[in-house]
Amino acid sequence: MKSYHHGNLKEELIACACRLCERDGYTKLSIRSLAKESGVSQTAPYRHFETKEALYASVATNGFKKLSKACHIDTKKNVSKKQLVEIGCRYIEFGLENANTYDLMFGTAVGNFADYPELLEAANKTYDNMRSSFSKLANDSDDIIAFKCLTLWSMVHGLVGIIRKVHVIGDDLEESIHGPMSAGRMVADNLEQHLDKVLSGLIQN
Amino acid sequence: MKSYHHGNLKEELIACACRLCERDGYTKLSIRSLAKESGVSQTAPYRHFETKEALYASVATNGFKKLSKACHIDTKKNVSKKQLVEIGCRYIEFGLENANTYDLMFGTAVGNFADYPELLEAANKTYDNMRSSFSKLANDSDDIIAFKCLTLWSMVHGLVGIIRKVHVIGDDLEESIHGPMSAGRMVADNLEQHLDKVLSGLIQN
DNA sequence: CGAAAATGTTAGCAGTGTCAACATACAAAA
DNA sequence: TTTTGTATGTTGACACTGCTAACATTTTCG
Repeated sequence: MKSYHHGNLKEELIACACRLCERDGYTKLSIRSLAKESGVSQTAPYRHFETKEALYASVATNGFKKLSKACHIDTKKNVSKKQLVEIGCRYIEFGLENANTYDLMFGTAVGNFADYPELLEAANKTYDNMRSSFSKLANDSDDIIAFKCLTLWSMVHGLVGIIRKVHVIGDDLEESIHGPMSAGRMVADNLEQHLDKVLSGLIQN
Repeated sequence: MKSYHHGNLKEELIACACRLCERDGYTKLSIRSLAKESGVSQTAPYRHFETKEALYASVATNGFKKLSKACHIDTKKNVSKKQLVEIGCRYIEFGLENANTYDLMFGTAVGNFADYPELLEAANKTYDNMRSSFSKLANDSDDIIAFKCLTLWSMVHGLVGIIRKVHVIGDDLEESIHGPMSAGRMVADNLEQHLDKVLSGLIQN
């Protein structure tokens, strides 16, 4: 005897959506299939999400929280270059291991973060965390900190995109030793060393 | 008296698709609306594109050709750091000015480039061009060239993504001086200077 | 208790990608 | 030139989608 009211539908829908988005990519997700998966009528999700974009926003919010956690380092007072590199590595690993969710977080599926306060907060917190780590690296001005932070973020964000694409572009170019693929593999196979090399110009100590 | 056969449908569809994709984003594009726009029946496009993905691939191919052209520098024998920075700037400008097409080129809408030989070729040529420029910068080994090339590409690719996102995330945070937005603006407003600063560690001369 | 709000259901609209079956035009072989 | 195959375009249909309106049930609370 199942009750008319589900009782916990919203959270179940989000959890389910996160799972399906990551498994099949967010384009494959439909509200109807989601409803069926949760054993509820087709339009029940609309009581909890005004639009599909709002559902996407919840999945993205979840992603940013996970990313924040993955990139958080236990910081006493000082932060070393090595720790910054570590943050970058964790970021990239998250991007590669949660590729489909990552697309949702940084793609255009969710148009304006300001429409979803929780998402906005989660996204900004991710940035603030990184910024906070940089502020403990050296006695830099705010501008310098912002510059370094944005540079690291761009670098790791770019690497996630390129490494993924390089495999898509180059999967049949195994024999071409110096094509984009080998370069992408070079990076992916030794993230830490690569990032250290790249960031050496940016970070001193 | 219009003839039964269109005569030039495929090219018109591609041109139309490129326009609409860039204007509204590729998610808004439908084969049916495209057909209507070209004054042809709903399923006529299927005589020229097996699937919607194949149509996307054509648009993306077009994008890579444009990107290649935008990033091409007239190269005698030597290439200076300044020219590499210029390439980076042109890349970023392309990414920002053709944002929707850029999504198609680097997103997941086209699954496997190997399924679309023209796309594969256009994408690889973009990389090869950049690589060729780097090979004329210094007397580096192939590995070093690949490293530098991938690093630049990742950097500019990352900047495109972050600059775009930063506006989406931060549009209502004008007053918060040191949030991600101001950093993004800093970069966008002076691309060349920023890139020069970032690449100084990577490139000497 | 009773009203109001929250939550769930059913029916339906307009739009989508894709396919099968058919129609027409063109190009090469007879 | 006629025939015949192939390329191209059309019609109709299926299953699916996001979303809305109207209605049903349950919970909350004055």
